[in-house]
Amino acid sequence: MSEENVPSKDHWLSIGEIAHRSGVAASALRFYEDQGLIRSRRTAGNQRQYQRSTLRRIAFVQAAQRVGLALAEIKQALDSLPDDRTPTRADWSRLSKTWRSRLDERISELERLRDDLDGCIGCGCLSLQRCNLYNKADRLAERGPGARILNVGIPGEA
Amino acid sequence: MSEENVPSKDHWLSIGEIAHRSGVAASALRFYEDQGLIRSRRTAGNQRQYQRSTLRRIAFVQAAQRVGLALAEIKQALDSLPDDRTPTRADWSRLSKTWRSRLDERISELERLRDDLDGCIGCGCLSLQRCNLYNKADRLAERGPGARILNVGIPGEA
DNA sequence: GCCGCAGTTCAAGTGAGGTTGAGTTTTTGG
DNA sequence: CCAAAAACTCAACCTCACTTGAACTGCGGC
Repeated sequence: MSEENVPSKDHWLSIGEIAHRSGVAASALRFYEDQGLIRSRRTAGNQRQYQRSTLRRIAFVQAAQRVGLALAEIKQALDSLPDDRTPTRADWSRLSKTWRSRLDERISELERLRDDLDGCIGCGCLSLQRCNLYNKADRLAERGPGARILNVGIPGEA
Repeated sequence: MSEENVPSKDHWLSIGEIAHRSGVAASALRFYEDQGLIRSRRTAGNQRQYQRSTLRRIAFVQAAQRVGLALAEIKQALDSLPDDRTPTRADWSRLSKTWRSRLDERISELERLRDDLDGCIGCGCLSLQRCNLYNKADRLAERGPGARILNVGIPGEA
């Protein structure tokens, strides 16, 4: 398959190919480029061409989204990584530690909530005075304007 | 404080009082009413008046949001509860079981992710071929139109 | 009797993370 | 060589959970 001696570095991928292989819609890829998450070069006819490594970048974005990072944060992380080669172990270690603590935080928050819920199943109270579930909701007020992005999972359905 | 023999059932609260006590902005309370999550009666001069139990309802909404339910789902849950009295133990048991499994689902998803991440910290690979983190992201594609609400937690900052 | 804050409605804006559609151009396969 | 498929741009739209602003009205106090 390789006529030339250049291994496969000069093999650029179209947006359709990237979309297909990554499972991310072409519109989303353009959006990501807009947001500075990925890059492309253009053909003479203005069509996007991606390096293979872009697939890795996109996978990275998806993984980070699952961890709970916003695109802006993901961009920051990506900006600190080289885009032409595999990140160093140090890069990765730094990032994964941040992710790890994020996950830990979120997990333990949900576990606390679950335990409170279990307590409530027992008592069946729904009492404002006694119920942990209710009282824990206190510190949720006071945030700035704009949308609150919240922890609605992406389980099976819309 | 009770001149009459009716205990305190006829003590209605203004939107300001409810806002202050629940920590939910008045605008949000109107929004919730619009969405059918809470109810109010009006004074002769068209001002909202809330029953005490509305505080309980609002706390319920907040707890449900923490579990990860959308307002529409919370409305459904509330619609299945009596609004004038404390819910029965059976009501509560039913709801809390749904919540519980939601939480369990989400928690185990995050735990899986964390474990994959741990594996990756060890290997430092970021390789598309071998990395679980990446490969697990596969089935995230294919959803309908509209916004994907995602699992960005509400930690310390916006 | 009037000041002023708290309340009212309704429309529009916000922000994240995209999708959809119209109209045009480029690339590809027969 | 030409039609069809795929890409392009740009603006508009979508959801969710609210907030903000404009333009009024209600209610308690002095």
